[in-house]
Amino acid sequence: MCLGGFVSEAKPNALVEIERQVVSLFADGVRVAGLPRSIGEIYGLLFVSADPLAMDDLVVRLNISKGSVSQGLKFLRTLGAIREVEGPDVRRTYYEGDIELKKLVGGFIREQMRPHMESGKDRLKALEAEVAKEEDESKQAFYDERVKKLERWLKQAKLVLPLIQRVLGE
Amino acid sequence: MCLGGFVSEAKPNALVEIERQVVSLFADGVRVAGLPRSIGEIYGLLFVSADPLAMDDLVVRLNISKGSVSQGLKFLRTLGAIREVEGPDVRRTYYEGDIELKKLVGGFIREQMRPHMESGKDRLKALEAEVAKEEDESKQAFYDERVKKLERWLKQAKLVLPLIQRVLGE
DNA sequence: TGGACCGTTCAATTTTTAATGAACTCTACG
DNA sequence: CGTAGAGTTCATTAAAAATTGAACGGTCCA
Repeated sequence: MCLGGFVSEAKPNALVEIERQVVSLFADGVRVAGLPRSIGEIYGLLFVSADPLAMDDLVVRLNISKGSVSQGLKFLRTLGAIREVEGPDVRRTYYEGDIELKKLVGGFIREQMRPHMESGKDRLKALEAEVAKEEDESKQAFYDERVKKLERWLKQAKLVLPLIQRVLGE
Repeated sequence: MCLGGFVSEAKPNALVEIERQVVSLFADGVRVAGLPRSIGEIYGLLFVSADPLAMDDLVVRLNISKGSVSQGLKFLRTLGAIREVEGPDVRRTYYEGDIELKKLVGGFIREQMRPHMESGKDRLKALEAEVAKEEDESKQAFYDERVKKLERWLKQAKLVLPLIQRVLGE
């Protein structure tokens, strides 16, 4: 009896409860930053793992595809949220999570926010040019005021970002 | 000739170029905050309009459905990003954009970020409980350290949010 | 040189999210 | 009351985003 039964037939690599919770916490967490769930899962598992993991570990343990993991790792690498390290198998690349909040936020600001702000600056330039063409004087005055307001916003944002980084920086 | 022709048959309510650019700027802009395009469009048009607009104006000029506009206005209201004001037609509700960055960011933090952080706090509590159950002592020590790290993150976030608001507050 | 294996890429697919529009409520007015 | 118009709701549909997986490129070693 019980031959081939399913009771307590645990998958060898399944996440333990603590890991499950941390992975899920990060999976939800990254969504406020508009990032895909899988990226949170990958970072979460690295965060909660004492030993470095290779791509294949992530594929098996999180049960997501090789493609997703590859892309997720690429993204986390550009953010500086993970580190490549040596591991048991020399053929593989192993990863560790970088657990400094400063690093994560810094990477996110650099890779995701700065570019938007740069393009915003250009678009404001274009807007200014458009406002200059406006014939109706009172309309022009109004538009001009609004564009000025936007420019002030951008300046404030530029001021806030480094401030955030400084506060996280100790 | 030219009776019923299409040349320069401009839609009476089409956006002018400046409006188009501002609407598009906000439509893209809100995406970094993970909000739907339509919300950016609505706020954008209110931002760039000298006079208050009613729902129907937004439906016609942005060419989006009544349902979307209704939901978008509801969201912007809870954020405090727009104001109800009087207008020509007493039967309708007119809206103006609130153009203080402080207000927008404050509303976003209050409505979108705080709730996440609250639930995060609860989940960390649950994690702590789970770690307490861990039998292996060295594993427990490791998990404990990580959970402590997460708690520190949360505290740092709580520190940063009011700071942001203060910097935008003048 | 060849084949085993790690990792990447990207077109196809699935899943998630946003937008639509018909049905509804509510109010004001005759 | 009854109807007309403003505004909301929500099931359906459409659009966007994430995920998959098969094909590919590179490298190491026999």
